[in-house]
Amino acid sequence: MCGRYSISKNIEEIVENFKIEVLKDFSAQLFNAAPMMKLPVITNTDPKKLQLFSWGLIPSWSKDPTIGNKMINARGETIFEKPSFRSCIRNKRCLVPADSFYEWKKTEEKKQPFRIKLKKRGLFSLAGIWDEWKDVDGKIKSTFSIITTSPNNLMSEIHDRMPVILQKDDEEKWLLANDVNEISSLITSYPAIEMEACPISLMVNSPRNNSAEIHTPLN
DNA sequence: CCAGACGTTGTT
DNA sequence: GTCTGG
DNA sequence: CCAGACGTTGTT
DNA sequence: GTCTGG
Repeated sequence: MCGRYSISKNIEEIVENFKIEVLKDFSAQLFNAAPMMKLPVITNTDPKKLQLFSWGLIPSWSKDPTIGNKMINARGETIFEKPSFRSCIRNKRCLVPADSFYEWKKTEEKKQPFRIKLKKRGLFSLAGIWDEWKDVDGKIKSTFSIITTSPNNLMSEIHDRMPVILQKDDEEKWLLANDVNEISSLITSYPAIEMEACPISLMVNSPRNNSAEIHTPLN
């Protein structure tokens, strides 16, 4: 599962990497991006802009917006079948910029958080879907969810799920694809050989902690 | 036909 | 909105 | 994901 | 235990 990640590069790096417009109201470094927070995404409908959407997908038809608390991930294996996701996966996909994500290895004795990043890419995209929900006053709430899949050899040591990470060349395809087979082919486990995992302190546990110190390797 | 659900992960 | 279950 | 709350009435 | 909030 992916329930926490970081997007801590400065805005100039993000703009350069994704070839997008500067978004003036986003400059924060997020070492501890958590569900319900407004986080930067790049949508298929507006691929030249960085927008801030809330993490936790609320389907457009939903009467109870708290459903978003549970929709932080979407299983890649069944995403075309689920009522909450099927329209999104066809028409509303997004890139979720990140520079690492966190998973907790749980044993009987303890929960050990790990930070996972890519060896050669500072910034990468998690595959996402998004939707827009209108409240009773007609106010639009834009939300997103991160797609998960089975773990690769590195991740299976820590956890039984991992987020879908897109190859650089696949980012544009993820936004533009309109063929189900093409979309499906992008929902894969990123190669373990290109990733590294490192234990970090329990500081990451509290979403209130948001400092560079979170990335410090243990020991 | 209408009513009701619509999700994931982890833990038991 | 759309699908499943009754 | 983890942390933290989890309740009402009446009074200021 | 379970839900909400970050």
